[in-house]
Amino acid sequence: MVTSELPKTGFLANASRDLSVLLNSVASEVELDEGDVLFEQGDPGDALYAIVSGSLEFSILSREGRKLSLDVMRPGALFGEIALFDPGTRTATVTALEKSRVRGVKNADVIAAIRKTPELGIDMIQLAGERMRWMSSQLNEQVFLPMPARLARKILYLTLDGSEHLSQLSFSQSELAEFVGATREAVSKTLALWKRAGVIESTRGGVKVLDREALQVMADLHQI
Amino acid sequence: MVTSELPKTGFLANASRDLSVLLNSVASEVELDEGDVLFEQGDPGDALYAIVSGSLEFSILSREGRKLSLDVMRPGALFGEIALFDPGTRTATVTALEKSRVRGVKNADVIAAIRKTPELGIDMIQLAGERMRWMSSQLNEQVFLPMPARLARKILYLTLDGSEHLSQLSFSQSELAEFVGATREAVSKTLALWKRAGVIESTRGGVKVLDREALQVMADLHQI
DNA sequence: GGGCCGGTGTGAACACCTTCACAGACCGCG
DNA sequence: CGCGGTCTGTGAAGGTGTTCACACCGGCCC
Repeated sequence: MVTSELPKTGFLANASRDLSVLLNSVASEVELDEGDVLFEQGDPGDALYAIVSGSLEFSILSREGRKLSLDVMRPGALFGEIALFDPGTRTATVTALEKSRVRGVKNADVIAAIRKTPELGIDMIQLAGERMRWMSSQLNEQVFLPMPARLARKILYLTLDGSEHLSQLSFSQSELAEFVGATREAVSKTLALWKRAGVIESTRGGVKVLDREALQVMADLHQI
Repeated sequence: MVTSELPKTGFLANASRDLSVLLNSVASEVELDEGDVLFEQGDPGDALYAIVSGSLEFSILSREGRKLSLDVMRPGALFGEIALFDPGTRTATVTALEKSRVRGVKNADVIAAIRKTPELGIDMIQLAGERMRWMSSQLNEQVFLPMPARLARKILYLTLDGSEHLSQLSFSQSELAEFVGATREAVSKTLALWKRAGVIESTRGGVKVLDREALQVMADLHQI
C-alpha cells in the first residue's frame, strides 16, 4: 500500500511494533506542499496521522480568526489521536510548513487492531497521556507567564531537535508572535532588547540563539 | 473490597461495564474531608479515580503558587487518567470541596484488565479524548477571551448540573477569580456591573444567575 | 457587646500589551 | 535598476487588568 520508510524518531521510536505494522499495512499516504492544510479546527475527523517527512504546524484558532501556534511536529510524530474514538470535530488545525508526507490510519482500523492486540491500546493511551501532559504545560505557560518568558521558552523549545540544540530558527517575528499569543510589535520590541543584550541575533525571517543560558533565565523571569 | 454503590452519572454512565467491574473489584476507596488534597501537581501518581460522592476541584498551579481552577468534578466523573501509562508526575491538583468518597484503581490493574478485555482500552482512549478536547477548549478560552467573557462562561458552566441549570452558585469572588485566572478585584467589578444590569444577584459567598440569556451574550462578547 | 476575620466594593496609580501609524530595510522580479 | 511586497523597528495613545489601599459589612466567638 505504501512504500516509503517510516522514520525512527519521535513517538514512533518508542511505540510498539504493532503500531508500525498498522502504519505499514492499512495506512494511506498524503503528500502536502508548503502551506497545505491537512485538517482544520471544526472539521470532522476520523484519522490518526504519523509524519513520514517534512514538518507540520499544530495550531488552534479563536472564533475571530486569531491563531495560536502550539507546536512544530517533525518526522516520527503522531497526531490527531483525539479523533480516534471520540466522535467529534478537530480541536486544532494542522498545516504543512514545507513539502511533507504523512500517513493516516482510519479510526475503524485502529479499533479493529486494538481488539486483536490490546498492547496497541496501551500504546495509544500512553500517547494520549503524553499529549495531555504537554497540553497542560501549554495552558500553564499561557496563563501564568508574561509574554517575554513565553517567547524565550518557545524559542528554546523550537530550537530543540531531538536532543540537539539548533541555534538558528527560521520564523518571522509575526510567526513567533503567533506562537506566544502576542502581537508582532511586542515580539519585535522584546527581541530588540535581547539583541542589544547579545542574547540573540536576528535577521530577516529568522532568529539565532547566541546565549542559550541567558534565554533560560528569561524563560523563568517574570519581567523582561 | 468496597461496598458502596457507584453513581450512574458522568462519564461512568456511558462507560463500558468492564470499567465498572474493575472499579468494583480491585479499587480501593478513599474518604476525603472538605479541603483535603487527593493529590498535588508534581506528585508521582499511578492511579485512576472515580468519584463516588461529593465534589472535587481540579486545578493547576504556577511555580509562584498562583492557582487556576479548571473544573468541579461530581459523582461519576473519572480523572487522573494521564498517570495511567505515562510514568511521570501529576499535572494538576485535586482537592475536595466537601466530604467526598473516591475510588482509585492502580495503573497496573488497569493495564492487566486491558490485556484481558481490549474493549476497556478503547473506553480509556475515549476518556482521554474527551479530556483533551476539554483541555483544548480551556486553552482556547484562556488565551483568546477577555476576563468578563471567561467569567460569564465559568459561571454558566458551573451552574450546569447534568442537563439542569442551577441558578445558585456557592463560590466567593476570590474563588471565582481563581477559576477565570484574574484577581478578586477585577471579578468584583465585573459582577458589580452585571448586578446593576439585573443579570445576576450576589450575596456573601455566592452568586445567583437571574438572566441566563444575558450571561450567554456576555460570554461571547469581547468587551464588557 | 466588642473585636476580629473573611468577604465585598471601589478608587488611584501603574504595568503590560494592543492598536495604530509610519519609516526604513531587504528581496524578488519585471 | 527600480518597484512592490513583506519583514522589521519604534513611537504614541489607549485599554485592560493588576497592585495597592482603604472602607464597609456581616458573622462568629470570647
